Amino acid sequence: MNLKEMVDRHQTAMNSIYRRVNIILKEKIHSDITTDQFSTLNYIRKHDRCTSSDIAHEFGIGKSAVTAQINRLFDKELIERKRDDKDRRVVYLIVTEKGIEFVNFTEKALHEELEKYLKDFSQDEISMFINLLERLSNNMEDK
Amino acid sequence: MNLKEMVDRHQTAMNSIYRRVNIILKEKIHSDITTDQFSTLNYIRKHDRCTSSDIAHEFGIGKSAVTAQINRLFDKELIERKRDDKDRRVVYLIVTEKGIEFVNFTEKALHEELEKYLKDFSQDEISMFINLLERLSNNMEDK
DNA sequence: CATGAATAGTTCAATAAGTGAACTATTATA
DNA sequence: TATAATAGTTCACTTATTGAACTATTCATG
Repeated sequence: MNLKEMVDRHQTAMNSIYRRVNIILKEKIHSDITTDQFSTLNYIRKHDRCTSSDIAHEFGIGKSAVTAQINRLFDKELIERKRDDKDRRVVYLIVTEKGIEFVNFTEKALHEELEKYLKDFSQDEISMFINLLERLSNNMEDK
Repeated sequence: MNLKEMVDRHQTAMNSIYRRVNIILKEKIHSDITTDQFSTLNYIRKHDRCTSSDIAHEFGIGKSAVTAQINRLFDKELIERKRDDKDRRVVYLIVTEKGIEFVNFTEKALHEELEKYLKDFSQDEISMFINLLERLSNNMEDK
């Protein structure tokens, strides 16, 4: 198996899995929130008091795109904005109570769904798989 | 490592890799085409004379979304439409000469780019990785 | 074999997500 | 203190998607 073929198969499988997870979130967990919004919300929960710029950098998108997303999450009352008292330019993002409940519920539902597809993998295979995924992810990280 | 954590780490790494490939396609290979359009074009090349419905099913999106994509690829002269002579409802999609050249160029550039990130993986690890990816992808396939 | 159902694809209006340039407000620097 | 840089927003535009309504064609059965 040459590299060309490997990259190709990698891309096909990757795309397929990515799309399928989106579909699960949409259809199985009809959650009034998009996958992108969920990713952003989840990131904020894990990095409480982060800023728009952090998100823009993490996701490799422009700050104006983040503003739009933040607005959508704000309108749904899932996050709050809080200006820094010292540096008044900075706006910290904080997940609300409602937001935390929402993430927990959605994550649980997603786990239960994905669990099904992992049934025939051994513990070792899963560990290996995640290890490889994370190594690739780190290699691709922005410097 | 429990399942919750594994799924979580899997999702984070997966999202990150997916976004990073998009960025590579956009920045390194400034290719006048989006990642989505490239995926569709590539699918048509691999399944010559496929239909809009095939694509809609493969990518899990509605037919009207496919029409819009097909129009964009058509406007760029990368594909052609050909009605079936027997069943006049069906429209076959065919990649043009220009489209084939375009895919070959872009794929080569993408391979060269991704190759960098795979340097420290052994042949065995890559095989294992792709194998696991494809198994997961198959498990998630629509029945 | 005629008509009603199914199928393939398109159009349309709406929403989400992104870009990049221009802007506001604030802080850092020299 | 004037000028740079930084953080975030707004705006106009493009892409991708949805779902309903539509056209055209083929299938199916009564």
